[in-house]
Amino acid sequence: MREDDSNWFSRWEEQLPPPEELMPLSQTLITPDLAIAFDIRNPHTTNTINANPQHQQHHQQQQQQPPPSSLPSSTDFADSGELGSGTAGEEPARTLKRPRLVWTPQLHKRFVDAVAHLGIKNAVPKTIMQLMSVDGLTRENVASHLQKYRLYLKRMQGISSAGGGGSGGGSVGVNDPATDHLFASSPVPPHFLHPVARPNSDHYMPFVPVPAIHHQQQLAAAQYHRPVGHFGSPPNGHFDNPFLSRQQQHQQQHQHQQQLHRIGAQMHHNPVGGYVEDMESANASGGRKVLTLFPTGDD
DNA sequence: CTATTAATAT
DNA sequence: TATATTAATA
Repeated sequence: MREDDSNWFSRWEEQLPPPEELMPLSQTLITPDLAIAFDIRNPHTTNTINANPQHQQHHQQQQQQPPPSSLPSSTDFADSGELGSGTAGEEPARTLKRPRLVWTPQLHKRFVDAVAHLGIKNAVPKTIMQLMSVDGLTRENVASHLQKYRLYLKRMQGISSAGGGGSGGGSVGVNDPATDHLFASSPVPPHFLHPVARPNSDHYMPFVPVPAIHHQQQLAAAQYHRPVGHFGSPPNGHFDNPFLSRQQQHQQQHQHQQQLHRIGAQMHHNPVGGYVEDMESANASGGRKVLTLFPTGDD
């Protein structure tokens, strides 16, 4: 149980899910064929289901923004919602509701890491969202989660000075799993718990926006012909894990209809992952469309 | 406009 | 339940 308080960030990188492990909002569990069949956006443009109903503010960068890199940075483009592909989705692309976001432990971990690196001061929904670079995440998603997360921290401050250790069967104790089992799965940086302002430097790591992934394109190729699933070696081994990340999303190609993917969320087995998760019991209403950012998994 | 928060809705 | 949405406020 000896761990330096300065230990948690020594490994934050390692704990971040490698890009290969992340899954874009657009193709969670659908097989590539299915995705294509439904014309669910081409990953060529990493832009994803950002079909924001109405507002979609833009052109307002005050904080750091991901550099356009080598892309022509077309700024933004209003996707002409060209509907017409009958198949079931003919509703006005505006006013579309996206499925509820499921905060998997990994996604939450990215969230926590982002907050940790931003520092409490800068950890506001917009910046967190940007830092997380998770495609499909909206500011409201983060805001909602942040609200709950702050309440969780508050609750915990009063109980114990060291709390976060609950992950995976260590010391569970102070709080009921029923109340917040998600938050307990992720290590909470010490600074969160005490208001000790870090006036001088709040951020530590220079932040590496998702290491690896050197070649910027091949995104599309990767998804159909997945070379091979490395590092996992799942016995079954026929799963693709494309990439994720919003990163450089600007890169328009053709305007196609924006298809929100509704995912039935039928996961069978987790090839490499740790724990298999069963929803269904959580769905009292039966069939609810749920967005799974990336596969559930624990460290 | 964005952030925060409480209340409410699904 | 967990997450979304709304309204009031800063």
